[in-house]
Amino acid sequence: MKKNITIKELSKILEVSISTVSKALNDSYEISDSTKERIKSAAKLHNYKPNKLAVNLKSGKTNTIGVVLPSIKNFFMSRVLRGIDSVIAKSQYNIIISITNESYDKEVQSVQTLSNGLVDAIIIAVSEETQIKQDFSHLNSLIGDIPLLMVDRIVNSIPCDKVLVDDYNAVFNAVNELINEGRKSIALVSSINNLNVGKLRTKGYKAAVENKQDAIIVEGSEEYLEKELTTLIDLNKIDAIMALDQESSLAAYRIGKKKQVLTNKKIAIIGYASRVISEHLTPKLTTIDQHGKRVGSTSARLLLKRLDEFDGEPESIVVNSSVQKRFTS
Amino acid sequence: MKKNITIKELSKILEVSISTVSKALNDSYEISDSTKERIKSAAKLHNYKPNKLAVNLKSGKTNTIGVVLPSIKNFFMSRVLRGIDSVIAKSQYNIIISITNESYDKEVQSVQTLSNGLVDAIIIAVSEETQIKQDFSHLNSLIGDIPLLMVDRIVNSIPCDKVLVDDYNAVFNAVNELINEGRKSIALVSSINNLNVGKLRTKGYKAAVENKQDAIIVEGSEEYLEKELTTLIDLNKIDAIMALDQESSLAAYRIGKKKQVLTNKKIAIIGYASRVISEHLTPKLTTIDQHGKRVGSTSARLLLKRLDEFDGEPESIVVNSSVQKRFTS
DNA sequence: TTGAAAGCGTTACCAG
DNA sequence: CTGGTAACGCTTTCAA
Repeated sequence: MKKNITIKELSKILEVSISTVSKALNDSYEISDSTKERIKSAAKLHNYKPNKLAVNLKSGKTNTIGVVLPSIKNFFMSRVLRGIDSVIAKSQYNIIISITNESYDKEVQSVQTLSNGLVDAIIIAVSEETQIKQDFSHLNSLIGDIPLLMVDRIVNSIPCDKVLVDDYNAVFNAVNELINEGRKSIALVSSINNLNVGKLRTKGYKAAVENKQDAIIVEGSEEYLEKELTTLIDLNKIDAIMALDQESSLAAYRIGKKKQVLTNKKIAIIGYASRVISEHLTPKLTTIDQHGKRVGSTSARLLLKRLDEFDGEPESIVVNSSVQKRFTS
Repeated sequence: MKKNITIKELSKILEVSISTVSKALNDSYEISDSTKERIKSAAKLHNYKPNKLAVNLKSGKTNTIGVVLPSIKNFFMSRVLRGIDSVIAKSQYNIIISITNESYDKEVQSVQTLSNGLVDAIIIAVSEETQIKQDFSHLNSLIGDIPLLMVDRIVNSIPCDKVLVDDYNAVFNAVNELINEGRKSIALVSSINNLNVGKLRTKGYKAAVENKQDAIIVEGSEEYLEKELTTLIDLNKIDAIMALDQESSLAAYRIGKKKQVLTNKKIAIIGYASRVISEHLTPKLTTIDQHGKRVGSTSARLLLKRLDEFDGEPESIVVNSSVQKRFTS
């Protein structure tokens, strides 16, 4: 494991002082062109690379932003990541990503590791476990220390910048569209009732159906959803489904297809699913598009602004969703 | 931006020496229980957290592994990442991820940033641009410095550990399956002819059809593929399609569906696509399963071993793919 | 134009 | 049991 060469070693080889080497490599005006030349070529020869750790420690800056996400198989999160990346890439900053797999412990550990000098700021979407546990001390302790921005999976009590999706309205509007099209018994299916976003979307559903129909709520595992939906359809209890996440959307779709109630529009479905999937299904699935990439880029821009001027009131920005009408509604 | 409190500041507050504080916090046997107590509670009170930068600089170790990937919307890469994560998570190491978006510049920059002290080792799948450009100096300069492991997107000339997918055989076998089922005119479609994996898969195809049929190769953009395939089908030139990547697989599928040659098995398709997508298509798409997660976990295990003993010959491990038979073949 | 020395936040050796 | 000091690799001020 040959160690990288250091400034000190270079200075010994070249028989100049450490500071001269450092200055030469940083193109300081204090150093003559000839020695600059000499030092730089020696540096190249020995494949010198500045030790980031030392540079960052010295400067107190890292020029990197930590992004802590619960999952990347979640298509929305991966869109958000792309959005973040697209704007950060154009700035002076780098990003490093940490995936928590929806685990509280992993999240705490990630945040700790990153925040203690490794990054200048953090963008986080909290994990499912964290939301259930409701323990946010690892995040609270960041406040006033480095900029923190929460995206999508928000914790209201933490005073920091936030970029969120209008989950309530998104579903409220979608369900209203169904109602306007004449649907009278709209079932809600969800496998994310643990998540705040799930709860918000459910509220949107409830508000939309209020005084118009009974709320029909089916929450649980994939198998449970399938079983319940089968019964509901068999008994002619529903004529539309609002699904809150990809898993439940696909479950609903699967059952609808099996029961042959999709192409004849006996049952309408609006769900959440990635574009690729929704488009390649036959018939195509109508979905709520959350504009993940825009959510990400908005977050990044807000954070960059915050890094410029650390003080000032935290901001919250809402990115609107929209119904992407395809076949199933 | 209130800075984190340091050992030095703690030592001043408590009126003990810096070294005493450091030792107490590290539970050294040299420190009395009472002072340990005193120091630790003060540390907790002031929310002391060791500065990773300093610790790592001092120890020359970071306990983190850098993972450089070209993309995460690529479903295979995201499976690989999960595999890596699943085994690293159980070790003493953390991972930080950097996404290059298939860009050479971004890759060079990521590797530079990470390798100069930020990580103990790197796992990389090189970007498309890098493979085209054939400039690997940023990787070569790592050799002998920190352990490097290449996964899937391999560069043969670099002497390092490698975990690869048997692209050649995977397609060779898949095409042979088609032949054995009686298919006589199998077209190859690909939108990844730039990538080495693409070239390998193409070789597998060529070897399989050799002396049995003419090679029918369709490479290019999505639109081009669609146009060509339409013609080929219209003219009755083909009875099967081997598609080398998700984009071309879905393009082929789309055309096959439009021409109504799928359900009646007039045309067979074997492609590459994520499980979720393949399963939800109707009819379901037969694919080559590359066992991405296993590729990832194998990589991580090999790297961990390498970190244990840095010396020793580089190893190459091949992870076999298998045909996941569904409907379209 | 060059060099010595202090300091970023730690740890570890050696004295006391 | 406690403290001083050097060192990790670098930048920067101040002298020369």
